[in-house]
Amino acid sequence: MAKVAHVHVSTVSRVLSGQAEAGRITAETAQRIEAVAAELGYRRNTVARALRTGRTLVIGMVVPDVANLYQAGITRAAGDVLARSEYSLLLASTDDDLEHAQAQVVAMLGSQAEGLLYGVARQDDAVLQGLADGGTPVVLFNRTGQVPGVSAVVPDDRAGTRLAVEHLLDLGHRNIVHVGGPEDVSSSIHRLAAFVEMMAAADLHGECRFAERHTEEEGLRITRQLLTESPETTAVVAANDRLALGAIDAIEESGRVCPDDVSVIGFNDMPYADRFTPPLTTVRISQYDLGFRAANLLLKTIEDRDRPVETQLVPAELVVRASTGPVPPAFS
Amino acid sequence: MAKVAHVHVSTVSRVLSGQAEAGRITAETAQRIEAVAAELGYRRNTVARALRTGRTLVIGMVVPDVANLYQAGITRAAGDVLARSEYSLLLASTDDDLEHAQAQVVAMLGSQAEGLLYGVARQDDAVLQGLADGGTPVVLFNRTGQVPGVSAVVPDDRAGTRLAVEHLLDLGHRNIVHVGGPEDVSSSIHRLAAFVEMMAAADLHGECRFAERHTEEEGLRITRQLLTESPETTAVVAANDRLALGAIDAIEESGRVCPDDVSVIGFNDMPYADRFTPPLTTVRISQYDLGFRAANLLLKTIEDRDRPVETQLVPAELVVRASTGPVPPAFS
DNA sequence: CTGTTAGCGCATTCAC
DNA sequence: GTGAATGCGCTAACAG
Repeated sequence: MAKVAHVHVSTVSRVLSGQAEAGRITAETAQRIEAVAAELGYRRNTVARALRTGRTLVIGMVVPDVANLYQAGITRAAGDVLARSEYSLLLASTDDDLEHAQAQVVAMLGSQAEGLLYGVARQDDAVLQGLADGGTPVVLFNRTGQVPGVSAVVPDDRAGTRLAVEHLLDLGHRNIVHVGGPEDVSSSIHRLAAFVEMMAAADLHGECRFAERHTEEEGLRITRQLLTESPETTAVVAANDRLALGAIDAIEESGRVCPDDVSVIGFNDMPYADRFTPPLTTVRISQYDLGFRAANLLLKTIEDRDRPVETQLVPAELVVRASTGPVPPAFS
Repeated sequence: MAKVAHVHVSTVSRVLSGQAEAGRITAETAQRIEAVAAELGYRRNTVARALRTGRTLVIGMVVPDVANLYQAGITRAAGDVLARSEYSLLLASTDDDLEHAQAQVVAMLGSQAEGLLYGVARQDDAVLQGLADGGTPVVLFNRTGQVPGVSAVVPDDRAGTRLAVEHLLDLGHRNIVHVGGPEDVSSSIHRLAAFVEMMAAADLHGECRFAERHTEEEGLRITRQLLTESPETTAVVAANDRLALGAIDAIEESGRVCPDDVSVIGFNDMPYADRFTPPLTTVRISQYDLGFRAANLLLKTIEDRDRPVETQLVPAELVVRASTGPVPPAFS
C-alpha cells in the first residue's frame, strides 16, 4: 500500500486515521493515498491497531440465550447503540450455565474487550466477582449481582410485581399463588419479595413456588402440581411470561379455563404476548429501553472509569389483556 | 508475568499455548508458570497473538435483525457451533439496510474475521460482491445471492411452498393468493416461483402481491387491499409467518374469520406459532439446523479454502394447525 | 530444555 | 510536510 503510493507507511497511517490536517499532509498527497487505498481495497488492520493503541472498540455481551425473545430485543438495542459509536459486538450465549459463562468471559477478556454487558448474573456469581476484580468496565443488565462496584440496568421488579398483584386484588382474587423464577437470580428475588409484601399487606396468605428455569416447561410442571395441591387457587402471578404460558397450559390441561377459572399474569411483555391464546396480561418492561440504557451506561463508564456506580431501574407498566379476569363467583 | 516466574516470555508462551510437551519444557517449570499465571490472573493477549499468527478465531455474522424470532434461533445455533470450536462471534444487525451492512462488513473485515456468515443477501448485492472478491470465506444463510463462488445454506423454499399450496388445494381452495416478500430476496423469488408453478399446474390463476418487508404491518397492509380488490379470495399463502400474522389481522379486521372464511398459511414455523390465535398452519424450517449447518460449512471452508462451493437445502415440512381449513361452502 | 531474535501492522515521537 | 525509528505482546525459527 505505502509502496504503491510512493510514501512512507506513517504517512498512510496519518491520512487514513484522519490526521491529515493536524499532520499537515499536502492535500495532494492525502488524495493520492486515499485513491490508492480505495483502488486496492486496502483497510487498516484493526488487530494491529488495537495492539498498538490499546483500544479494540469491542464490547462483549453475555446473554443466557440469544434465541430468547425478550433478550433478543435487549441485544438488538445494545447492538444499535454500540454500532453508532463504532463499537463491535462480541456476543456469547451461555445457556445460563456458569461454566459456559466463565469460558466466554475469559475469551472476551483475552480479546481485550473494552467493556462487558453481563446478563447472566447470579446471586453468588464467581465469574462476576472475578470480572469486577479485573478492572474491565462491566454493566449488568436484567439481573443485578451481589458484587459491589458494578453498575446495572434492571427492570423495576418490585413496582412491576406490585402492579400485578394489585390488578388481581382489584379483580377480587384472594387465593393468589406466585410462580417464581430461579432463587439465585435477583429479579426472581425482588419479584418474590414484592409479592409476599403485597399479600401480607392485604392480609392474605401468598403461596410461592419456584421454577428452576424460565421456561414454559417449568411453568407447566409447577402449575400442574399447584392445581392438584391447592385447587382453590384462582390466580397465578408468574415471574415471567414464559412461566405464565406454561401455567396457562397446565390450567387448560386440567380442564379449567383461563381466565374464567384461573387468571394468569406474566412479566416482561415479550413480543407477541398480545397474540397468544389468550392474549397475556403482563407487566411490560421495555426491552429496547433496557438494552439502550445498559449499552450507553457501559460506554460512559469506559470513557470515565471513575464514574460512580449506579443501578438504573427500567419502569414497569401493567398491560391488561385477556389472561386475567374477575374471580369466579364460587370464590368471591 | 515472565519476570515473576523467572523465565523468558517465550517459555511462558510455550507453556500457555500447550506446547509444553513438544517444546520439552520441564514439568516443574511448566507448573511454576501455570501457578504464577493463575495467581496473577494472567491471560494471553488475543490481539497480539492474532497479529502474530494471523488467526483471530473470530467469525462475523450479519443478520437483518437479531430481535427477529426466526433468525434468533439461527444465531443461537451458529453461536453454539462456533463456541465449541473456540471461535468468537462478532454479531451485527443491519435492519436489512444495505448501508449498515456495508459498514458492518467493512468493520468485520478490518477486524480480520476469519469468515463471515451473511444473512442479508439481496439479488444484486454490491456488498456481497465485494465480499466474494475479497478472499474471506463467506457462507450465506437464509438467502442466496447472485454471486458465484459463495456457498449457502437456505430453506428448501420451493418444496415448502409446494407443500403449502397442495395443502390448500386439498382443502378445496381455488382462489388462492400469494403474499410474497421483497422481490430481490432469493427466498421470496423461489417461493413465488413455486407458487406460480403449482397454481398453473392446477389450472388456476394465482394472484401475487408483494411486501416490502417481512413484517406484520406489511402483511396487514397488503391483505387489507387484497380483501377489498379480490373479495373472492379464500386462502392466502404468505411468504413467511410474520406476513401471515398480518394477513390474519386484516381478515379479522374486515369482519371475516380465519380459517372459516379465509385460510392463511405461513412459512418458517417461528417460535410460538403454535400459540397464536389461531395457531398458525405453516411450513416448518428448522432454524437450529440451518444455523448449525451454515456455521459448520463456514468452518470447513476456512479449513479448506479450495473446498467446492455448495448450496445446502434445509428440508421443509408442513405443520397443519388451525389457520387453515376447508374452503367455505359458498366457494366450493 | 530454554533463551535469543525477529517481525506481525500499525500509531506515535522525533528528526529534518 | 514527510520519513525514520520504536514498540505494543506475542509466537516461531533458530541457537545453544
